[in-house]
Formats: sequence, structure tokens, C-alpha cells
Amino acid sequence: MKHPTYSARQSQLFTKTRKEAPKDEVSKNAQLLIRAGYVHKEMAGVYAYLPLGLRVQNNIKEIVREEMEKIGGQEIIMTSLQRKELWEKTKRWDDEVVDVWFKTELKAGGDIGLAWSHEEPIADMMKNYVASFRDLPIFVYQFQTKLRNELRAKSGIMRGREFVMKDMYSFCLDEAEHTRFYNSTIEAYKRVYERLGIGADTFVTFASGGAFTQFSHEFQTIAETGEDVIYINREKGIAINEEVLNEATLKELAITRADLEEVKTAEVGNIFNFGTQKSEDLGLFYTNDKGEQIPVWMGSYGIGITRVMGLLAEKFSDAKGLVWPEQVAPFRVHLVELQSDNVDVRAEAAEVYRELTEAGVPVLWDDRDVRAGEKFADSDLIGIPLRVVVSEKTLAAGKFECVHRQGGRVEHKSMSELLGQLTA
RNA sequence: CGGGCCGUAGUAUACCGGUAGUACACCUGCUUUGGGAGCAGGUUGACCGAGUUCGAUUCUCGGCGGCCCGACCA
Repeated sequence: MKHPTYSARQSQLFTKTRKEAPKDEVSKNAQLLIRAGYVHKEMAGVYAYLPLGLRVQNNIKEIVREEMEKIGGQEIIMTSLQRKELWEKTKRWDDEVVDVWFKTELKAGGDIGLAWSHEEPIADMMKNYVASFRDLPIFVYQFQTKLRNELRAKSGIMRGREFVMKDMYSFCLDEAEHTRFYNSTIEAYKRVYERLGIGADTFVTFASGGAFTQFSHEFQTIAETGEDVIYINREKGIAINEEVLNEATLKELAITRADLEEVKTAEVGNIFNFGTQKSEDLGLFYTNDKGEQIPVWMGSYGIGITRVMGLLAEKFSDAKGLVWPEQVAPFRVHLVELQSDNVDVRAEAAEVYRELTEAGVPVLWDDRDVRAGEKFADSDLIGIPLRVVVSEKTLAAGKFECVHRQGGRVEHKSMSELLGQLTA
């Protein structure tokens, strides 16, 4: 499934567009998404996803899901309430160690944590399913809402206190098996960013944070709104986060500072090698063919789904509003009818709506009783890739006016030509 | 967590120690109908608490909330 195939009538959509963004919302992504009715700000760093926004989020998830399944991922969903003792085993319950915890307690007594990550619970859970070397490897992933008590939320939906993340975890026999999967994940991530339309601007970047290796890998996308600075060499395909840019790193990567270009980026993914430390702390072992107890080799792999959505909103927008790439747009066609006293535009639009929808093309039909200018302005703001206008004029011509949101190219097509193009 | 700015209608803003105004939105009517229409009428508001005062939305203090800069950011 590439898109939800259902269509919608705009007169039934409860959200409305706004001419102005709330004054306290400074980030471009949230301004656009709020104005166009994709999200609702509940509090600082906490956003609800409305019909349009949820469709975009789901489209992004679907792309990620397909690529995770291709490399053997099995989808699950962990819990948001977590046990204190698991995090104590890895010494990460302490607020001095992890400063983003939301914690609460059960009425029956006992502290619990609200999920900011799932590494400990998932490793512990796997003790139920991993006993023999025959049980490995295992790759699982989920789309989960993470709760992080950030001191300062900012950048709209790109750095919130509540956000959706795809996190995957690998459980392998040994380092060699882990490395094979780790590398396949890098390739899968590249395909994800390619499909999201940011492949050319996204770099696999050396960063700090590996438990057993010198580096972890971050996926960094060039963006004005970014919080990171990285150094890239496009020819050699090398990218280095400034946090690990030093003489030793340059030497290891056989490159000089002069060969590197400084760019501002947003982190859209990060992958880690945990080695066996976490398994040892939590007691996740398997029995090898010699009867020995061996700790499982773990890795984790994240993509910030809602952060990517914010990034796309910023990168793919212009003065008039959002300009979604085809693959993530909430609908493929924005059908705009312009009413007329002389001919039955509504009936014609209904026919287009029906035919496209039956052909599997999701359509947002602007059947509202408002003026043309407002419809066009809203259509530009919402940013659906193709606008199909039905009006007295197009009926007389026998062809619909098709306007591409990106670039503004205008074509005139008959129903069959339009269907052919959209279902090709 | 340090520093700064700020809370007035659904949104954006104005004024004011003495009955809070405008624009957009919303409702009614008429006109209009290919780029956020016009006219007429209407609905909607001072974050919470304490203090000062004859009187506080305005001044003071506290709380709560928001934004920005920095720090932080598996």
C-alpha cells in the first residue's frame, strides 16, 4: 500500500486553514502545519496529528515499514509504562544519568517510568524468546510514541516532548552477524531517505556514541533548521559530525580538513552497536552449540518519524505553503471545483472524484461553498502535488486544468488522460 | 538548568488606574463568484491568586503557561 486509498470531501474535513500562524509558534514547520490544519499544538513540544497530518505520518511510516520488512524486521509494539528495576540494572533509572525521564507511580505502590526509549524492556522481554543459538538472529521494530521531559522543547514537531519514533533492535549471535545486519540497515536507511525525497541531502555521518566501536552512525540531512553541524566530502561520501572531528578521526578516515565542507543538518536517524554489555546487564544469554552461555550482541536503530515530517515540511515548502513530495502527500489529487450558475460543476466534480477514487487515487475534493481565491490559496497551503480544477471553463474545454504544486506547471487533460497518468 | 521577553476574543493586534477597540474567523441577510469579495446587522475576550486602590485588564508580588538565546539532546 503506497497511500491510504480512501478519499475525502473537504466540506467534511473538520480542520480549517488559517491565514496566520499563532504568534508563539516560531518554527517554520509548525507554522505551516498548524496553518494548513495538519497538527494541533497541545502544549510546548506536544502536538496532536489531525486527519491531514496523520495521513502524512502514516505515509512516512509505510515507507519505513517496507524497508524494515525487507531486511527482516518484525513489527511489534512495546509498552509506554516501564519497570524501574530494568533501568536500574543498566544504571539508567537515575535522573542524574538520564535527564529526560517522566516518572510516575502506581496507586498500588511502586515507581514506573514513561517510555523515552525501549532498549532495556525489549532486551528483558527477549529473555522469554531467546534460549538457543537457533533462536538468533532476531530483528524487531516498532513505531512508538516516545516521552521525553526535555528542558526546552523547540523547533516545532522536530524536537518535542512527545514524538513518534521508529526504533529497531537487533539480537545477534556475535559481532560478525551483527555487523552484517548493521550494514544492511545502513542501506535500508539510505533507501528510506531516498524514497522520502531527501536522499541527496542526507549523509551517513560518523558520530560519537558507539558502545564498543569508536563511532556510531548518524543520518544527517542538510537543513537550515538543523541543530547539528557536520563536515562532508561529497566525492568520497564521507561525513563527520563536528563532535568527533579531530586529528585522529581525520587520520583514520584518510582525509584532511581542507577537503571537508561545513553544513548545517538535522539528525533524521541514528544507529548503534551495543555489543554485549546490555545483554550482560539484563541477563540476555543464549546457549551455543558447545553448551556455553553467550551474551547476545545487540544493536539499535532509530528514525524520528515526526521529526522527518517536520523536516519535509520545511524543505518542501514555499511562500504559499507546503509542497509535499508525492510519496508522503496526504492525498495525490486536490480536486477543486469552482461553482457556476450556468452548469452543474458539482456533478462533474463528483464524477471525477468517483472515478479517481475507484482507480485507487486518493483525492481531497474541495466541495466547499467558498470563492475561487480562497480555494486556490488553501490548496497551495495544503500542498497536495496535483490540483485538478473543475469549472465552467474546463467543462467548456472538455479538459480539466491540472496544476502541479511543485513548479506550477499547468496541463489540460481529459478524464482518461488524467486516469492514465495517475495510474501509470 | 542559567539568561531574556511575554500572557487581552478561535487567530492576530490596540488602548487604558474609571463600562476594552480593530482586523480576520464565526452567525443572519442581500449582492458577488478563476487567486484569501462587498454592504448591513450580530456573537465572542483581559491566564489564576493575593496585595495596593473608592475603583485593577492596567501597578506590585506569587503561581501557572508560552516563546527566544545558551546549556542539554541514544
